[in-house]
Amino acid sequence: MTNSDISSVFDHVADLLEYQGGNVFRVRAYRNAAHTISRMVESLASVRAAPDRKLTDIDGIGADLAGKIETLLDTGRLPLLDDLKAKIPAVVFELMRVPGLGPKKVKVLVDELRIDSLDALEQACRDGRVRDVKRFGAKTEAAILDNIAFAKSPEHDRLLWEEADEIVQTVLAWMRRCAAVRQAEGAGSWRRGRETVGDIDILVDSDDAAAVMDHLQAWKECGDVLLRGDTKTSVRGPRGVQIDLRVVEHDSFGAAWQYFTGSKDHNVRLRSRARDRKLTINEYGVFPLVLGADADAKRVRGKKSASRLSQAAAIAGRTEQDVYQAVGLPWIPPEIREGGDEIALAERDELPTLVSLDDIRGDLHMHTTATDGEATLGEMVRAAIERGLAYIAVTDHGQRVTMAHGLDAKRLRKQWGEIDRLNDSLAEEGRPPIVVLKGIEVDMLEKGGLDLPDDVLEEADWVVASLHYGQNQPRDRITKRIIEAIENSCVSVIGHPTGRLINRRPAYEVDMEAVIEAAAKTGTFLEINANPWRLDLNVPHAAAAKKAGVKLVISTDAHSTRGLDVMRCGILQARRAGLEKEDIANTRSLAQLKKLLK
DNA sequence: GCCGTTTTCGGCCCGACTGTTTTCAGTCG
Repeated sequence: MTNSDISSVFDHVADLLEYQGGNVFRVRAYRNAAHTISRMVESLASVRAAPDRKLTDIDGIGADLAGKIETLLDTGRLPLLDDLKAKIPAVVFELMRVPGLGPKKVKVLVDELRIDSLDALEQACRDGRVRDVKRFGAKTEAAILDNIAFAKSPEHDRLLWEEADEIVQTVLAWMRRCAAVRQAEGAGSWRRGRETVGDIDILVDSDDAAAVMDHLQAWKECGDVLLRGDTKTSVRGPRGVQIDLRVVEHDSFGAAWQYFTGSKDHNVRLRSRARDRKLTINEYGVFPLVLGADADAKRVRGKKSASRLSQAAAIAGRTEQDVYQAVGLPWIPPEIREGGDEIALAERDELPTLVSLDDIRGDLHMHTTATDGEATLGEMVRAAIERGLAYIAVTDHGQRVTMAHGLDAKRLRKQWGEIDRLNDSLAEEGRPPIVVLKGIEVDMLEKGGLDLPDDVLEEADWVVASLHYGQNQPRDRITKRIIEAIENSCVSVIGHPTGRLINRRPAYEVDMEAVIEAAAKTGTFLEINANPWRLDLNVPHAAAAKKAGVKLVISTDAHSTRGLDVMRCGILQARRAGLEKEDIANTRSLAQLKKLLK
């Protein structure tokens, strides 16, 4: 079993225990373990096999869970999960995906109304049977009906980061036009640069929350108001996305931004650390933990006085830096606030200096009208110069990609002739603004080998090898095709190494550990394809590649001049993987890049 | 179920909002 198999077993157990109403901390232990395992670079099997290490060395894995991991590795099954599954109907997971329905409410619906499908729930709502269940009512029934309809609509996929970014920028610009707004910032998974964004979180600094919330509702793109309280409101925005707006006062802005950015796991760990230091963190600030304060807080829960009372004694809150500093840490970049090892790294002052867009000097994967690009060679070069790049590689498709009118040797050499002339003319007046590399994106063929012969590829400055066909082949075949390309001395980099398309197509079956090992051994680069649909390598793979000493390249795979702008998406992906400038080959000057080539 | 420069037992992050309640449970992030 792989780490991700074991992680999903633990997640599943957590779901089932939660449904049963089991100990919440036991549920959390399973969830923590699942989360930790899913982020691990090393396989659990190899940790177990290593003579000097134990499974219990892993944070959040104790004797019990270590035993369960061993059972899973040995047998592929977990008796606990089998038992739970036998007791709990499968429909509960479908029902729990309806917003507003958690384990407790689903349990009541299943037990009292014998609901056995989403359709049955919908019918029960229409029949007015749900409102008669204890602690349900007409409003809850109507909300369930609305949410079922919403969940069924095809548009309800999480947005790609880039799509979310467009909405975030628009809504921030609108909110900043409000006179009552001192500051407005985006938070949540958008700020953490996640591949996809579920809903959009906006934080505002203001003394007049009502005016700020009114302003959001006056936005022309604002749809239904889902909820509205004194300081918080949720509305539907463009494309049906939920926008959560939270308003706080000036002195709490940093604490609220930290809290609202998450992730949940990061915040749990940070707040746990605060407790160890006799402090407590909430979205209003950092406060001394007073004996008996918990009981007091519970008594006044739901009343606004709770936050006001504690606010008087805040020792931090205005900026995020203050909040982290109050618990003895440097500021942690949002992209790595995922509840992994970032707090431990921060404590040891070993946080990576994450790569940034300004570090990028070249773009090594793009297409032109010679194959399936929208812009000509000249237009792409001009666009690259405008973006301040020092070099690019033009990498149109090889001949196997017939759909894109892929290049055979003759047409490729013709393009390279154009590139030579272009470079010459750019060099005529002293220092050229950009150098254009003669490249190609060759295909790794179904039967093995590449779609252009080595004697042609040897003339190229830069060769991207990608796999577009035969994606359904078994794992060992695909792995072999890729490793064969890696071992070819002409191949510079493997393009979009796993082939996944977010929300559309899973990765093909490939042994990435073997691919990374081969890349490390031969000095072949691996690509982080910055296309927002791809972001391939993913974060765990990119982190594993770094750990193995593989150099990575962030490339746009642009098919138009505008396509060059997705570099920032690739940067976010690299940052989330903890990558630094030195890990990325195209942060080098061209001369240094050439030295790195095998 | 995990964990320990106060602890091997007794804690475990924290608060807003809603709906259905006469005081709070459930859900969400």
